Amino acid sequence: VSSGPAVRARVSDSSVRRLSGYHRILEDLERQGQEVVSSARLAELAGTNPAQIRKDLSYFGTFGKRGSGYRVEDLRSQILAILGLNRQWKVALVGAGNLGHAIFSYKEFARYGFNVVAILDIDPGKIGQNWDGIRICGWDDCDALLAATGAELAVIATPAAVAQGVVDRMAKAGIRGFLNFAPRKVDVPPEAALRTVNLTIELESLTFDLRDWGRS
Amino acid sequence: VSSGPAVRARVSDSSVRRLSGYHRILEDLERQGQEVVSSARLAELAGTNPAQIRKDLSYFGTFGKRGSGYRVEDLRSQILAILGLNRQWKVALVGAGNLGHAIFSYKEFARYGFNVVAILDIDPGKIGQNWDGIRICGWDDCDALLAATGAELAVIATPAAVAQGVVDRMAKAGIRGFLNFAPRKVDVPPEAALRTVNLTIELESLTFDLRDWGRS
DNA sequence: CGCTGTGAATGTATTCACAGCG
DNA sequence: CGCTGTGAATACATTCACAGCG
Repeated sequence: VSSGPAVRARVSDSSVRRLSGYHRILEDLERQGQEVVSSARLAELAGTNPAQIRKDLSYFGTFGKRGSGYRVEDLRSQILAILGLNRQWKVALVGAGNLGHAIFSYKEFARYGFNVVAILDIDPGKIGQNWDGIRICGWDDCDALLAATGAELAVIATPAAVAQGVVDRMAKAGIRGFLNFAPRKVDVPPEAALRTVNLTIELESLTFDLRDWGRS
Repeated sequence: VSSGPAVRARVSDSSVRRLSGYHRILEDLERQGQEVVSSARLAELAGTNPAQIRKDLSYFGTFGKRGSGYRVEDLRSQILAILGLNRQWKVALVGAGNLGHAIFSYKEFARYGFNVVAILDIDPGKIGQNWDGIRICGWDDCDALLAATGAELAVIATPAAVAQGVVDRMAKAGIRGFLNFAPRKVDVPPEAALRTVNLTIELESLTFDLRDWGRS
């Protein structure tokens, strides 16, 4: 939004991730017809504390009314803009395996404005198939396909071994944001952004919590 | 391992998650025939700094030799034990949709000893199908199925709206660890562990980094 | 010597606590 | 009054820097 304050301070990554959670809760509240919400109530729903919420929001401006709280609809749309979700994003999906397919079909993505406009794979058995009318293209066509579709983000759902190569080529072709599912550290150029989802790390930190429970 | 020191100090979650990353790197090094590795080299591969590595390891014991470094094979197997991966884990998968299927087929999980022993869904069209010989059962059979298979962990790949109910019932049936993919906060009893993977949060924090880039 | 292991120092994130506005 | 917004205080994580062992 043009009216948003958009302060340019250093904001922690965890803050931003929490904002995303607040947004979802505000959607629920809006659906339930709630008009205002306090930081206390929001904190309860988000599983955090009120100060955390107010601090997170304060990095971006001032959204509440003292004495009453936040207008649900306003706050939600402000957060939407802060997160850069008040527009559509064109996404290229690399890797048309099971994981790629699950991501492609994930309804939540489309709901937040992420549109898969290109699918790439190296498997000749996959190339030429299409998913919901989007043709799976070979890796050779990468640059042309990105240019033609105007993809801005890429989801990497390839084997770990090839992830870095994929990112390098796509970054060179102008992709600015990468969501990497390959369980391997990858580097991106400084002008690009990267998030990694490592599913094995999640399971392994879970078993850490449970290891050697001889007691009840 | 029985010789492991297994110190009982408060260890940060990020430390544990990094350990999981070190483990993967050590596997690679072992495969390449490397016998020893220094914290400096490991840091380089992991994208962190040597002190971080030494500190992370120091929470669990002392694994290196001053002057030379760490024996790759030893360190790897020690970390394996620390993470609780030196045994098999029986996993129940709830939700046989696209995401559930992708998780089920994810080779990395099996490689680390996570075995899906039960699959549950509520869709009558899914119930009775089988994946790799594992029959998809209805939610009504939940308790019996968990008891019969001895599942210890659960992967929640259901819609957000039902996630809490699923977790409640499964926790009551004795599941101690949950990996939740539903984009909703869920609570687990104090004796159970929980990790959440929220795919939309990842994409949304990515677009945050890229929002309003008018400059080049 | 070289590299680990670790207390001490620094840097970040979270929480407190209260001034101030509606 | 009630609840936000925020500087100050606390808690936590990372990095430094060096003593000490192989």
